[in-house]
Amino acid sequence: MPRQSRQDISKERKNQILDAATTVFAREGFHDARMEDIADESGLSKGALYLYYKSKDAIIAALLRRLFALELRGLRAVTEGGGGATERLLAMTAMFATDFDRMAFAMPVMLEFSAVAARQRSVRQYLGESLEKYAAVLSGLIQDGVASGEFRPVNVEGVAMTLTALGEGVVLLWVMVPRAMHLREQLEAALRLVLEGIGVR
Amino acid sequence: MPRQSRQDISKERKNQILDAATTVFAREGFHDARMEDIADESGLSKGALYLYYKSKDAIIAALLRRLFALELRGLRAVTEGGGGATERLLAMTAMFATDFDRMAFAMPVMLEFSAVAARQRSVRQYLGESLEKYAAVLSGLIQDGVASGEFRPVNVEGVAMTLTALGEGVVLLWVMVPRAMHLREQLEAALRLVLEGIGVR
Amino acid sequence: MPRQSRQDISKERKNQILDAATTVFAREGFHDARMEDIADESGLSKGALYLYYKSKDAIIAALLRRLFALELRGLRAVTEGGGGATERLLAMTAMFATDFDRMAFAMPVMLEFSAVAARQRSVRQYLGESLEKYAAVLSGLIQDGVASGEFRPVNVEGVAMTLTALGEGVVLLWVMVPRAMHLREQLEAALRLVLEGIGVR
Amino acid sequence: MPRQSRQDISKERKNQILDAATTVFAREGFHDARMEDIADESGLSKGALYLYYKSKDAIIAALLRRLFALELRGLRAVTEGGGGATERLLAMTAMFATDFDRMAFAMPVMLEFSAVAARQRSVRQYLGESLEKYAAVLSGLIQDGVASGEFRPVNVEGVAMTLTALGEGVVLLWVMVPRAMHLREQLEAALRLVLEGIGVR
DNA sequence: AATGAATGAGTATTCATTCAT
DNA sequence: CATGAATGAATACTCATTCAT
Repeated sequence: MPRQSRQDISKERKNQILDAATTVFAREGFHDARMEDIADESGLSKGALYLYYKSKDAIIAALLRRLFALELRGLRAVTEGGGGATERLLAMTAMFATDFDRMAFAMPVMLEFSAVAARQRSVRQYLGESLEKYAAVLSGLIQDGVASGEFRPVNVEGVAMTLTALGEGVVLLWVMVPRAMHLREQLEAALRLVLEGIGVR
Repeated sequence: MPRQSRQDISKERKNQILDAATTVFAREGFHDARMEDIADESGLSKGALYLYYKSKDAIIAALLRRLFALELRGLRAVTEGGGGATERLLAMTAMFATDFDRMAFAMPVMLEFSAVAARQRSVRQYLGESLEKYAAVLSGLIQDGVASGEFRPVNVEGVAMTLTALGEGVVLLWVMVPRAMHLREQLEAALRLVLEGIGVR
Repeated sequence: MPRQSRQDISKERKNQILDAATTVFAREGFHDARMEDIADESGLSKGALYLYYKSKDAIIAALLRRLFALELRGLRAVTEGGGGATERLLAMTAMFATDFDRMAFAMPVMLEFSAVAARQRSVRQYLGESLEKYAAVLSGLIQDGVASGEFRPVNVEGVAMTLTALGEGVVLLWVMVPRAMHLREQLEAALRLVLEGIGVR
Repeated sequence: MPRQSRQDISKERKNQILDAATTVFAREGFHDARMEDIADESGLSKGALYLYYKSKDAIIAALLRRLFALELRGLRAVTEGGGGATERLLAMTAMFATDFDRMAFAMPVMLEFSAVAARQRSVRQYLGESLEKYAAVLSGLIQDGVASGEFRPVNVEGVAMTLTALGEGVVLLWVMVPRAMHLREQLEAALRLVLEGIGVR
């Protein structure tokens, strides 16, 4: 029976900390969250946090990476799936909706990262790249659709940007007006609207 | 020549303070901005801030109201303008783009409000209502288009929501990836895509 | 009809201020009372206070003098009254009780001066002298009583001190346990007890 | 040899803080004393104060309790002592004098509590109860004296109040006119005067 | 004389971080 | 590795005082 290596324990502790940090940050915001809150939530001691992360900022930075790395997985899986472009876009949207539903509790943290991004180049760059990866995946799918004759010969990059924006925007509305919005339905409706626009008549 | 009344001075000071606060909050974020920074930026003294606002939070609350009240003006003007629905949607988009271009420096503050909204009911409610007003204006325009036969008989509310999301999303992308985005062009392209989707063939 | 001289107005204003200060200090204490509170209570403006007193401390100092000067009047009147020593002591006690009853609202201020006296030589000296004046008046009366054979040949100074302490102590108890104490009755009872002790049998 | 338990350390720290607070409050008064002064005086850091007391007010409240709890010890011990009522009253007075001599440095703080009591019900209540306990002890002793025929059948409660007031008053005079007063002698002289008054002839 | 807007020194409190155990 | 007591830098806010009007 293999024991946990030092590495494994460290990794486990770090995840424990980031999980706790997500919960606390979502509730209190980056600043109002106290290291002690994170310690309590994680079941570790205040001192222990510093064994795994150099500072509060280091936790935030690590969380940024973990949070926005996760989301890409779904996209990648879909890209490699079969079916027509429309079908794959719909599947991607469904996955997107599922991911965000699961991550709903972390939305305040994601939005706070957006806010920080607006004033810190490094964070902005990181998030910008993340968005561009999304857009790139979408570009690929749309390009496929154009190539296969499913879609009209549109400005592929532009449409990809529009769809990316749409995704972000719908999520934002979902957070802001949760009662009036079904994330999945709204996302699919929005996508279909655009598909109508780019579809062959 | 009438001198400034007490009222006028108070109003002027409050605007002075909110202007300074916007600049400082955009640079430092709500928390890291110090009252002294706002005082310096406004040309007033620290104590004077408290003559006009009870606390830092009161400044933030006043800023919330001022920031999101401004944006509605453009929309209202357009609603009452003449022309077809498509034409008016395009005009509205142009105005939207102009407003945001002018308010570019305040974008970090607006995004921070979004982040706060995600964890504070009162702010969320306020922003949610603001978004719903946008959506309502859009609903009206789309309804007009459907009535006039310009658009197909679509789910008016749904399309309005989609357009609202699109606007928010494009702005978000614009902030995150400013180099790759021309706000005005991207907004118009996105709108046209949807118009294609709902247009009569 | 004689107009008020500049002097009179100034004196009137100063009394207005000290009256207001007494009320406010009694309610809030020297420190928590704000100059603005005193201004409001006096019906003057904040700036006006500074026309008549150089500072908050100057108001407190003036109040100290006015407050402890007042109390001596009664004593003096009695000293010069007729009757035996016992009779005059009883009369003095009655007057003392009347004075304090009238000044009840100012008791918190008087006690605060005692507290300040305990750590500030100048105030301590002032109050000490005030107490010694009381004691001196009492000494005179007791001496009279001894001379007239009303009292036994006691340590006049010591008895005067005891009576002074008794007065102060009864007032203190009266403030602390107002329900259980009738100032006048308690004072008289205490005095009679001592008179028993020093009286000729 | 058992080490200090967490409890012990906490208790020690709290005493450390109250000791320092007493010294600093006596010198500066409650308001002018800065938390930093107390920290310096206690040898702890400013932050440490807050580990043991929630606020400056909490320190003051704790000090109130400690200061006026201490005084009762002597009284209780005497009550249970043997001897006649006169003898025990004299012993009690001696102990009272000794206690106050030892606590001389804290007198300004005690007087400040009296001043606060005059305007704050909660403090007034606490001090009032403390005084009533003194008076109750005295009542017991006097009652004993009356029962044993040592004293005349006097108004026991009234005499107890008088003696309590006498104690308070003598202490007040002692603070105000320290040079002219020997606390112990003056207290004993005052007590003897009253004893003469209530004694059987 | 009078006003009250403006100033800015002063301080209680919080909390990220350290480190002795 | 782990703990949590201790530290002290940082800052919102108050209010006595000033002074232009």
